[in-house]
Amino acid sequence: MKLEDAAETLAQLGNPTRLEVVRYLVKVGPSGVPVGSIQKQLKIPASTLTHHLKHLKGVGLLMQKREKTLLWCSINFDRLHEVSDFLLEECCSFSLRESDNAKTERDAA
Amino acid sequence: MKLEDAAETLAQLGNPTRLEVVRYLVKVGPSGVPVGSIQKQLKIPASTLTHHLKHLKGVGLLMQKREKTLLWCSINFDRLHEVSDFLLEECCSFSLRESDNAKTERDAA
DNA sequence: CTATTATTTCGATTATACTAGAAATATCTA
DNA sequence: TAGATATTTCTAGTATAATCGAAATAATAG
Repeated sequence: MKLEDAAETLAQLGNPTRLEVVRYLVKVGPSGVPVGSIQKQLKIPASTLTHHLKHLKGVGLLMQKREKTLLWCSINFDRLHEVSDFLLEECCSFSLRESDNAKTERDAA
Repeated sequence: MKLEDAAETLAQLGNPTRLEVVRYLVKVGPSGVPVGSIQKQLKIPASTLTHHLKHLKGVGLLMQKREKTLLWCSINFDRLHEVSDFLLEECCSFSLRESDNAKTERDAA
């Protein structure tokens, strides 16, 4: 994952309203929920919600499919993993080996 | 970790310049580097860098300690884990079963 | 004290994001 | 066609963030 993409994705996750939506979608699971359910459940005005869903979709965190009048939304777990992996990319090796020990004798390329 | 805090932290990580700094600090490891080294290495104007470091410190991602004229910066790995954990909080159980994504992730041993 | 290096504050510019009501559109049912 | 429900577009007010040069401060060495 490129740094620019990771930053953009993290930025989208960095809005409280959107993060709440993401958390809800994660909780709901792969089957997803219609837009209106999110709206009622989290009490977000419809136009505001649409706005945020567009953002989430834009960075690939949200998947949508129409079924009659309902637009079903579900989280893209792969994408979520990608971004969290980016954060931990090289840090685990450090945090797992007791920190504060002198040097950086390692370079990952 | 509270949602509000997670969102704020993610928002700070969501800026390309700051994410670059974070990635650099992760690479450098627990011993850290002085502000000036980050500045030269990543070619970020001093005042811009100070601005961003303040943000990172504000959400607890950055630790600093003075030593003579140098201000050493290091990443707070725990904090980084917290936020990535927040993202994956409940999603792993889903992504590992029902959805057709998700390869089994490797473990850092 | 003076010079040197390191970092921060100030100030100004510029750009972008959040929010949500009202109106419009879309999709179905009877 | 009319009527109900679902979602989006339009619009606009408000707020916050990114950037960086120049000047200011801090810490030290000579």
